[in-house]
Amino acid sequence: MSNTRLPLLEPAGPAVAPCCPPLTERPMTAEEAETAARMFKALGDPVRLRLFSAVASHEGGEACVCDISDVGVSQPTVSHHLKKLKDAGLLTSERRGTWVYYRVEPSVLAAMGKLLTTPATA
Amino acid sequence: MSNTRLPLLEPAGPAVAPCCPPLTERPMTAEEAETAARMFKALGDPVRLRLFSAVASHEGGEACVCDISDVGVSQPTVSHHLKKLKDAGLLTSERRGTWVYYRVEPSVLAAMGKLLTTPATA
DNA sequence: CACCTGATTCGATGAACGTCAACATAGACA
DNA sequence: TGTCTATGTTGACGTTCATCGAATCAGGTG
Repeated sequence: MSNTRLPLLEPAGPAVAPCCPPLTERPMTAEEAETAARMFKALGDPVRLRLFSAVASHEGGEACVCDISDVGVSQPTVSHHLKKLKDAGLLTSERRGTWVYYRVEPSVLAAMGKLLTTPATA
Repeated sequence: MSNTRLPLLEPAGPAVAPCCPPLTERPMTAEEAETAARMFKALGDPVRLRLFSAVASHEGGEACVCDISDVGVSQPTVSHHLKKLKDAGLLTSERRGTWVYYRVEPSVLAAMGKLLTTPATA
């Protein structure tokens, strides 16, 4: 798989970190919205959200697929969703021996959290 | 499993506020993921994100459709997306004379922001 | 009243998505 | 070597989604 990835996403690197100002600050431009929507869409599926949460909450901030694949769908589907999360820049993966470990890209959570910041947060 | 979710949540109503603990706290349950994914999915479209941002950043926290419909799609499409945001509980609408004003549900932003909170994030 | 403008709903179409079964690949171990 | 386990990939199928044009509804104005 020499991997010809679509030019929509940067293959390596965070690339999602410094996305946009808070939603409430000013109307997003089309470009900003495109970037941010990609992240939100990645979390817009229940299975992906559970996988992401499972990785994020796992000890050490990383988890192998075997630890988180109990979400009620087949393993190919799990792999498919993990790939989507990875393509969206939310997760990174590393193979260590038999298992593949996934890890949360920390800057992403911060960026998305900032996006939802309100000037007068209740 | 003291699921502290409001009983009003079921019938396509609003009330998405107190959704779930932070993603990093523990793996989400299927139910929690279903609820949270609905919100993320609502923001997972560039047009919807721009509309939402336009309302959220508008003076007074509200805007009529005429003020925010300049997002490059037809008016029926704008209305369609606004309806989706409303169904997801992110916006509320009120008709005043000729125009319909949309307003951001403030608790939602707080809930989603909390969802993305990290223990390490300052 | 008739007429106009703005907003929503309806119907249809093409694209994207989620899912699985089957196959392929990578590493561990006997 | 061969075989088993753990992931990733491919192809296909049914569903959902985003979008538009046309029709419909609601308010204001003459």
